[in-house]
Amino acid sequence: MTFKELADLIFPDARDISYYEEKYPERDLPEGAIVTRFAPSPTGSVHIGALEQCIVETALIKNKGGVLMLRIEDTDQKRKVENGVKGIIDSLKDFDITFDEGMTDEQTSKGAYGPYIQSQRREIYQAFAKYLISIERAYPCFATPEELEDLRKRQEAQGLDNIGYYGEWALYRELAPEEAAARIKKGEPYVIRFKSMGKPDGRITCKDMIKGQIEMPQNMLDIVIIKGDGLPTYHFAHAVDDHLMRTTHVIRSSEWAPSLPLHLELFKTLGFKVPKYCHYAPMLKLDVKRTEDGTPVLNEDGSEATFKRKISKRKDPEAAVDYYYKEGIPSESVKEYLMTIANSDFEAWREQNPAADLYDFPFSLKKMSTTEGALFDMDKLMDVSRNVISGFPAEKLVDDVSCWAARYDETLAGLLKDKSTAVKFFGIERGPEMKKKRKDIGKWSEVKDYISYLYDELFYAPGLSYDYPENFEKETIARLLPLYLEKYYAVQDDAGQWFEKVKDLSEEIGYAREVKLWRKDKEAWPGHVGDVCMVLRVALTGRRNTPDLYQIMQVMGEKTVRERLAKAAAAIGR
RNA sequence: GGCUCCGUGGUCAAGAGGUUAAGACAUCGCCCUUUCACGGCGGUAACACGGGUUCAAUUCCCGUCGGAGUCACCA
Repeated sequence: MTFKELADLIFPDARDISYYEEKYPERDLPEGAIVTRFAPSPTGSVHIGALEQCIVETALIKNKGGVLMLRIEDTDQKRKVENGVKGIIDSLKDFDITFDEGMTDEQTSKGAYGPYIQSQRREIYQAFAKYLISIERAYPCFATPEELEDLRKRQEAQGLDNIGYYGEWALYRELAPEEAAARIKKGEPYVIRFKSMGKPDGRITCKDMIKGQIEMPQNMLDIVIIKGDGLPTYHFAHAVDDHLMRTTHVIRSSEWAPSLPLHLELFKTLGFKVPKYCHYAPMLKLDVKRTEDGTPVLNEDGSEATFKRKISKRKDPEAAVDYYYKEGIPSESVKEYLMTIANSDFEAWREQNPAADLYDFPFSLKKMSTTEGALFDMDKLMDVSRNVISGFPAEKLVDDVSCWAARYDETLAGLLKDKSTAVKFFGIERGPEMKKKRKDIGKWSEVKDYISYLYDELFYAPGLSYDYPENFEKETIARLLPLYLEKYYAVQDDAGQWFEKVKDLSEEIGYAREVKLWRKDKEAWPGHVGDVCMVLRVALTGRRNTPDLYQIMQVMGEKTVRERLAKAAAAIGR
């Protein structure tokens, strides 16, 4: 029996590979165009590192032209999640990531190089597996999990460096076709393994677009290419899909770098042209070292010992991009932060081009970091976000917050229904035209606390207390507040008039009308106009820190101002 | 343990055989200011260690140490 016949027995219905070569021809694209893909498992959520990859890919496509595909890698049925594809598409849409080709929903897709979901490409993989068997570069393997386990133990006992299924250890590598056929006919379960021709001392080299020249040992392992369920493993699917989809750039996390020798051998023996590989560093997170029972390990100085590790969706909520959405961190902020991680000169560019589209930035793979990976830095993200938000027109800010609040904060959503008040309030020292912008909001979940005092229902909450400055007697405040209302307060005043009147008030109650005057002779007055402002601020807002008081009073309106000052005055007596 | 990659302030990072070793975040101080925020000015803080090569090394080479990734019918 020949291997060709064995191949026919295993995959009787598989087509000749030439069929697929013709069906998926080279793409007719301009020189230098990039064809790349995002290829997640349908788990429903997107990892922050994967988002970074999508941003990098989008930047590349926008810069150089080309195609970005969404391919779903669902060969592991255990990973599958209900509506997982849709979840991924929707998550990415929040960040304005869209695809030229690939899946558009659970079952639908667009593009001429599909199917774009691996479970529907079964016959394609089988055709190429059949081809490999027929040329004696793949074979059925009947090893049981126990046999494999036993194999590994024996290798470990011998102290071997190379553990795995290869060479002499590959139990079924040299099995005669007749024997294999007989076992298959008996119904024995099996997988298809690749027959590697790698040499123990052989080396491979490859140019990575990010890491540069890489040299590694050749692959020796006879890895599984078709699993017991008939679906391919990642490695085989990667070779077949990226060839047939005519991918030019494989952009992936550097956790894949170790399997590069395998992939190169696969491409070579299948006669495929090797794509350009781009391995980027994964995002890391600082974790606390723990002993086996979970207690933190301490350093000599008593602080907790830490270590870096890959940020993981299972352990870290911030690993999934939905987290940022829920926290109310604008997608613009996240994108800017990730772009900064990807190309560190992005920040400088952004300073020069504050209004430009993110993808106008001259992104380059070569500028990506080759180090072990960046620690995720929430402080930095918040700084980026405050900058981004400070440039939002008040109208957009209110719209975005409202949209977020509708889902995550009912109270806040209710407050913002009065849109004109909110727009006026957020317009204070903010907006694209302002030179010096307020940078005090980093995420929408901070907003309620930020604006709560504007609204009576939150302002007059139990526990409201007035924390007046220390250099005022109770009696002075009790006199000041009504005096201001009766003699000085007038809604129609402009900012200048308003402040002059507060100065007059200060003088009348015996405080310095200018801070500078007071500084020159601190004994002459108990305080100054700034302190008087503070009394008004506390009486009106219940807090010591707010944006410009005059403008806040304008937003509140006369009725509220009078009511609050009167109530504050009344509260003093008690 | 094998293999691969990587070690520049607390974090992210530029950088080049000769530099006062950028910048951003964080942190501290001062100024501006009715508070906060913004803005301005300034401070603390780094080339892991040991050998080479060289007139000169943080930069090139080797070693040590440290970190990360990976070694599945998961991707």
